[in-house]
Amino acid sequence: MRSFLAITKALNDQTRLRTLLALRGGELCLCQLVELFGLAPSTVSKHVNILHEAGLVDRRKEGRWAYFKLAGREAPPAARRAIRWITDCLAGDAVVVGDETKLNCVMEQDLDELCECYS
Amino acid sequence: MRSFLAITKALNDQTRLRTLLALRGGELCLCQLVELFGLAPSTVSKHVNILHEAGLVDRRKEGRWAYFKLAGREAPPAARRAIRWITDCLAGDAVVVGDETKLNCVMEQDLDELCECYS
DNA sequence: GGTATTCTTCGCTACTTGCCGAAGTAACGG
DNA sequence: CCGTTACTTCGGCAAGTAGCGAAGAATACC
Repeated sequence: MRSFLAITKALNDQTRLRTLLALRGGELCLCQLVELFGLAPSTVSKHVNILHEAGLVDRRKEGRWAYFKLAGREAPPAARRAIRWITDCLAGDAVVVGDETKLNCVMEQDLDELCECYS
Repeated sequence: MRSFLAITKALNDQTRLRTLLALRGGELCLCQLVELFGLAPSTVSKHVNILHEAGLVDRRKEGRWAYFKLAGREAPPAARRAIRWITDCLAGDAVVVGDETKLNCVMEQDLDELCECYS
């Protein structure tokens, strides 16, 4: 019950739902999510940490960068079903579609340039 | 997105999850849920109202009693999938199994006797 | 009508959460 | 080393939420 509540808690926030949808296309680094959402890095870091604790997102460190992606096969079934549920239900949502568009622009930028902007 | 967030918000509480699981067996009246959870009637009423607003639970008034049950076929697909997801994942949970046991005792009692206890 | 009963709504309190900026880590580059 | 960069953690503030009891609304029973 506790681990399941961690999942529902993680899903109970628009930014975290948008994060999961944004990660459909593959892994992203924190600064890309910061750019996408226009939030403070500390805020986004907290959000992805909650998603990670719930088992919905895997994290990977490479040098200074932290990459996040949707949980893979080894994730608990409840988490994987949650991911399928929300990606199916929100696939055509206006906010999500807007994020896709903006994410395409963000992905075109070099990581170094991107990160210099917000500090 | 807003209606979907109403669902995830509704799921983000242990009592509401337990309510949904308890309603698997059919509709229940508020005083039965009050007895099951040991919470104040006002608190339980608020919880089922949140579930109802999210489209997860249908309500029915009959005389002085209010009956609640899981949303039926006319419910939005996102809600129905949510119900399937949580009932599948929590079916064997310790808290849920305990609720089942207690609910069996509660169901044996007459509604009139039950309600007199808490007022 | 008048009373009792069931549920809902309304204040209220205590706790949680999202947000930010500041400070702290860890890693690359000179 | 030492500064810069990318991220995380901490402290604080505003907003939201679960809990209760009291009051209100609606229905049944005398």
